[in-house]
Amino acid sequence: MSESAAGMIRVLVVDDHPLMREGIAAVIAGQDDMRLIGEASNGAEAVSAYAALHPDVVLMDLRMPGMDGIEAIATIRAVSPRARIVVLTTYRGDVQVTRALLAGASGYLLKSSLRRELLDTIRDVHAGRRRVPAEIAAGIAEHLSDESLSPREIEVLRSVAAGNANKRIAAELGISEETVKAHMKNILAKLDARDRTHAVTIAIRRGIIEL
Amino acid sequence: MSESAAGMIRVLVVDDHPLMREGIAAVIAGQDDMRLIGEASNGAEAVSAYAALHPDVVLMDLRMPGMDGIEAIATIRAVSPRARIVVLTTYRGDVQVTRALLAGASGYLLKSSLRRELLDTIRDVHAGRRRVPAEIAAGIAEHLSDESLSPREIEVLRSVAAGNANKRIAAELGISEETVKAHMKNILAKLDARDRTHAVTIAIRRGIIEL
DNA sequence: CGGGCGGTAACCCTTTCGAGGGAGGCGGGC
DNA sequence: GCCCGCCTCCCTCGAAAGGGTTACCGCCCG
Repeated sequence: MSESAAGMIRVLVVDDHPLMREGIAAVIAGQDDMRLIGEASNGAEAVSAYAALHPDVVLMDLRMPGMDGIEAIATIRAVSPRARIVVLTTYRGDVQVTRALLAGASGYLLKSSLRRELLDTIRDVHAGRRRVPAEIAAGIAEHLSDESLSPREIEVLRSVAAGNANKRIAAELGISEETVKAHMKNILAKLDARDRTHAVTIAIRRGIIEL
Repeated sequence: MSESAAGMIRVLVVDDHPLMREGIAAVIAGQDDMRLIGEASNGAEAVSAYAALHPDVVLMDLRMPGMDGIEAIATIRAVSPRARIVVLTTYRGDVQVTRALLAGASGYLLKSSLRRELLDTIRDVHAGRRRVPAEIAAGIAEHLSDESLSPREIEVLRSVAAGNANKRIAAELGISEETVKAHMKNILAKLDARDRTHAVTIAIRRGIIEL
């Protein structure tokens, strides 16, 4: 086990699923130009692991308990703007991916990817190329234009998803019911939803709110 | 690489994520009492792989494109009632798990499980023990009693999730709006939901309807 | 500095929900 | 046979939802 051989791509993997980490580790272990130097199972661990190890490439899952991937990416990039981070996600068409790329991720990878794609992406990103499939890039442009809800609207929608009536949401947020209705109107228009229930299912599908 | 050594637990892994399969393969490869003899990436492949290989234990993901895990479990068990199948799932508290166990699965494993738990479960199930965590068993009893929706109610709820009003649902299903309302009343009562939106989020969380 | 956007709020009006009831047919289980 | 769950349908009625419109404030960006 040589300590940091020259030319080796040093990889840090961050995922809350041990078996997934194991799979990635196994794939990387079979390559002679890269090496897994660390693992983390949530955002906070990822940040400190990055600080301690300074890996060449980070593979980062988005949905994790505690600090999530987006926050971790933003934190890492704030300290080390040159950090190369590849986003790992289960769902195709997740707006979280958009946020991750805006937060500074250089690549994107579905968890359903093949071994080959994983390796290619690691090498490409390490070489300084951004690796974002065309389908995703298109999705980003689309979502950024008209489908982004304001923070307040997201708050309202989250409360709607919890089964709260406008009156109750108004009390919760300390605003009038009329204002909640105004927000709802905007939400329905932005998401092109038929009613509040539809808005919630669309938002969940897009990753705007969690379940 | 010895061909079917005596006492070896022969394992088939079914999952649509190649990296997850890789992880499981890596974990099993490190054990001297078990061996991975095959992989499949969906239900249909799982059924034919089972028929061809007759593994001792099957690790089966539930959410897969094409034929899903539940169907595959039922099909395999219909032909080979002694098949030992362990369900792999990402989500805690998924009613799909209940269905899988009813379809004949012997064990249940979260994808966030540790290597140790994976191995213990494979060995236990191979030894003929059922491996269902107490939390899950309790959840099953709970869900089976009062929270199971009738087929018609699920149809209605699915349409509600798509953003349809009662009138439209009535037209879709060829029944009167009054009947849709009656179904909604039952749904709200069974799921203990505050309104239709809440009912939908609860049902998604429980795996009663998909997104 | 004007215009756009987010957040707040109010009005009117129609439609839809959902909580009460009740009620009949139909199937399976005790 | 009887009861129970499922599916169907009916009535009433108050409360919510949501469409339309208008308006003010603060902020940032061009």
